[in-house]
Amino acid sequence: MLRIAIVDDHPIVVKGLKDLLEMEPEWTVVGCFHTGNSLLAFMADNEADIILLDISLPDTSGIRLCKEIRRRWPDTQIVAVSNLSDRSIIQQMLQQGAGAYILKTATPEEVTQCITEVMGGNIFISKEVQEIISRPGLNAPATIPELTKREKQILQLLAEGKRSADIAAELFISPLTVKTHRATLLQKFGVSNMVALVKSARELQLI
Amino acid sequence: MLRIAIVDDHPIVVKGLKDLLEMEPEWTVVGCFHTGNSLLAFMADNEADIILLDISLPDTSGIRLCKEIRRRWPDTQIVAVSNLSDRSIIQQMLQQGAGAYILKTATPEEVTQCITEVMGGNIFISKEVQEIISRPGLNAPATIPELTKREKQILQLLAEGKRSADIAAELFISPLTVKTHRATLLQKFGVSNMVALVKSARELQLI
DNA sequence: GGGGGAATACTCCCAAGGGAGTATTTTTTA
DNA sequence: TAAAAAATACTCCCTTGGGAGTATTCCCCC
Repeated sequence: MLRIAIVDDHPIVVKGLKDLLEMEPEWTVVGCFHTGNSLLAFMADNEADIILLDISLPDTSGIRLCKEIRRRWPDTQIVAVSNLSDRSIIQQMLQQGAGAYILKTATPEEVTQCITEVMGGNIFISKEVQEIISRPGLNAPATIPELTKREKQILQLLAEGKRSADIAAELFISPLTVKTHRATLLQKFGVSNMVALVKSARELQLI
Repeated sequence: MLRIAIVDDHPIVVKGLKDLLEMEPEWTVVGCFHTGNSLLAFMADNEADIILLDISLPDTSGIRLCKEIRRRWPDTQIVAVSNLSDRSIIQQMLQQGAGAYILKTATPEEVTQCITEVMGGNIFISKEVQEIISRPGLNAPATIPELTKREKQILQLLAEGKRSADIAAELFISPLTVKTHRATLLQKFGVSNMVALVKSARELQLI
């Protein structure tokens, strides 16, 4: 019997997936959760072979959760479910050890096929997703810039449309320091103005 | 018998909703669609009492579709389903005649309750949504700025992180003209820099 | 306890953005 | 067809942003 857990904050989606998966005689849904933490609590004293994981959860990022699961239960396979078709996110998930990435627009057939493939040890990438990741140099950056705490903080404020002076006042630092951080951010992202920076950061899910 | 149609581009969500709704003996799902156009085609020679409408569809905006349905079939009630919790979107949908607005995170109970209320002639707004719209002056603007064709076009390019000079070259106009449009955009949105402009435009779903 | 990254702060210089106003041509619409 | 709206282009002036480089202090980790 294949034990499947579902993590998604949309009850309707969970219901749809559960009904679908339990139509297979050899599959059973052992738990449904709408937060990452409740899944972790469940996993503490239960087991699952496959976790269907929505990467846009309210409490913790799907990427972090994926990493955590791989670390603690390396035998459990992860299927990332998402409506995000950003290249970088997909790459990050697969890097973190997800065995599959499917979009929420997937058909029921794709979902079952996906699980079958993943249990067979294969990595399943749906057609739509494949198209996105094999489209080279469109969203470009590929490497995700590593930001310090302060940089993330300032990026956040910049994304809210605040000017350097406002940010300086808010953080009790000199406007010139903000300017420095701003310059490093531009450099790290390889862009040349704030709008492009915020756009890039959004795409990489850093804000 | 209450005839319900579902429009959503996520097959899993559709399946979940359909199963849920058909548990009520007096309700029947007469059609499921994943594009706005296929719904319109169906409505041309069929009838429905209620349409569950996902506002983020691939082919047409939910707001436009809602308007169209209200115009052509004024007796059909519309329930807007969305994962967007932006105030302006909700207001726009309700203005366009949607009888209800629920988030995709709604529980099955909320969905059935919602349909019951709407058929009784009431406007149903779920608790979560209510909180958002009654939170005054947080996302502020309230009035959605009206933009000309050219302004939308330039807003789009600005949102991509391009500078005035690039845009001017792309549209074969003077950089000074771009500057003028840029200034009117700032004025119309009541903001003072590009990042804030793009942020505001995103929230109002204008890009 | 010393090395190294992070955070702070500054310099100079120039390009771009932003505020306010005016004016002409084109297109749309009443 | 005449009036209104939109698109084009410019003026002047000042602020902010962006590029490049340097330097000091702080703090975390080995």
